[in-house]
Amino acid sequence: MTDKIQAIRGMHDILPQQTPRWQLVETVLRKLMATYGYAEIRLPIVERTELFRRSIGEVTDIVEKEMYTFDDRNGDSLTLRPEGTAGCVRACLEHGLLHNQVHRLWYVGPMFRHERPQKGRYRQFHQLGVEAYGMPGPDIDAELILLTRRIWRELGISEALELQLNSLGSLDERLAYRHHLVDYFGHYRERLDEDSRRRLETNPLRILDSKHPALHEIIEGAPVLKDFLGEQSNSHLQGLMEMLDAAGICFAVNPRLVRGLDYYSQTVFEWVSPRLGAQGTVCAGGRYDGLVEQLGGKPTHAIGFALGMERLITLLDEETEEASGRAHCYMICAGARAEREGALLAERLRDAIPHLKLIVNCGGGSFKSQFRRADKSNADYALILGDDEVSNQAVGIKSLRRDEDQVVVAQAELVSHLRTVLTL
RNA sequence: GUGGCUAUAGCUCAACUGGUUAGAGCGCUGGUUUGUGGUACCAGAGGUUGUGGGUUCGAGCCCCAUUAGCCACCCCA
Repeated sequence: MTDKIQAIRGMHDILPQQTPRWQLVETVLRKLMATYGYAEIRLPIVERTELFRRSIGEVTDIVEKEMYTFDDRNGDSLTLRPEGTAGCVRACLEHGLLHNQVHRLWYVGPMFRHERPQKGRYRQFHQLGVEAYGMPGPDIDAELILLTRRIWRELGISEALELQLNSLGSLDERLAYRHHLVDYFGHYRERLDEDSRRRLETNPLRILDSKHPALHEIIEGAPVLKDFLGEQSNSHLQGLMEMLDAAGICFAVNPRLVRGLDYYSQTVFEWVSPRLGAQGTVCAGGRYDGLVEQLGGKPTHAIGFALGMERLITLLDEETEEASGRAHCYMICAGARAEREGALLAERLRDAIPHLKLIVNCGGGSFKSQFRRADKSNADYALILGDDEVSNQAVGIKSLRRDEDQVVVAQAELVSHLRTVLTL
């Protein structure tokens, strides 16, 4: 017991009871990505540390204290990816996908951040990432949001999610605003809490988001980003809102919506669920027109979002019944001869009926206990193989779910019989 | 990283203010029926009470440490 090995804190096993939900979500996502013309890209889980430092931002929490970083044997500093966009841009640059081209890409997989675990927040978690390159928007901005809405619809959780929207403006506009904000909050330095004083240096826009009650009044009087947006930024946002209106999407403009990663600009959005407690953001993203250039490419329009799979699946747990992947048949083999012949018969059935889901009893047991297992397996039919059946080259077939008579079928006719009753 | 709550069988939970061999339901295995599941009945297996120390005649219960989970902050998907 003392040397019991357990999973790393914040990294969880996804057990068989949960995997059908994951598969359902993955199937829906895969299908919808294809219908919008997005192509899958598969990326390494480890990248050079430098990539994340340069893209996410040196002073962000992620880079400062949340990355799993280690030295490779040759001395390179590597990092388990804390998010997907940086690696995606790196791959596109490396393979020349961004030379005046348009790309719609997606990926799923684990991300790693060393945070204090909590519901909806894990050290290894999974994201769907969607990225679109080469399009200035706001049409593509709207497309991504429409795509996410369709995901919620398809999964039956539309009611659980609310869309928030904001514009961070261009880099210049945001920098100008940032200066004014630092100025403003600087006057109230004494009244700021410790966190906010720190953020004054690192990410002053974050102060606007503070939940500290004493700051409410100060925040109310703070300069508003919207006033710093130029005509281009304003019309971009305006255009997006018009498209969302036309598509019947409800949203709230949240002037305090600020994304945590440095590379965002212009459109940012977030789908939030009030049911998930403090970690309510299920899906969030925005435009990052400057990042490609920042990583050594030509200036390239880009926008993307990330969707937290665990959070999405938590919502699903509350909304939907479990879809169990039940077997068609459970083969009961009583006696040594039946066990030998049963295994071979099962293989012949699998050859003949590729979609057949068939469980063969292993580990012996009385007829009674084997029937119990057959029932527990949720299979529709029990295939019964005992001494009598083996001697007669036959199989007993009993429905476990419907009130049908048990029949005995010659093994030679078993395939066609099963095809008929199972409609395969 | 900060603060608070929690940890007993595979799961959900009991065990009065510290007092005999830590119980129940579900699940699992076997049986009632030596070839028939689901309902019923009977029996069995399964615990160093998260881990390590301490206090005490005696600790599941009190104290300390540690690990993990939950909640909030922070952060974010």
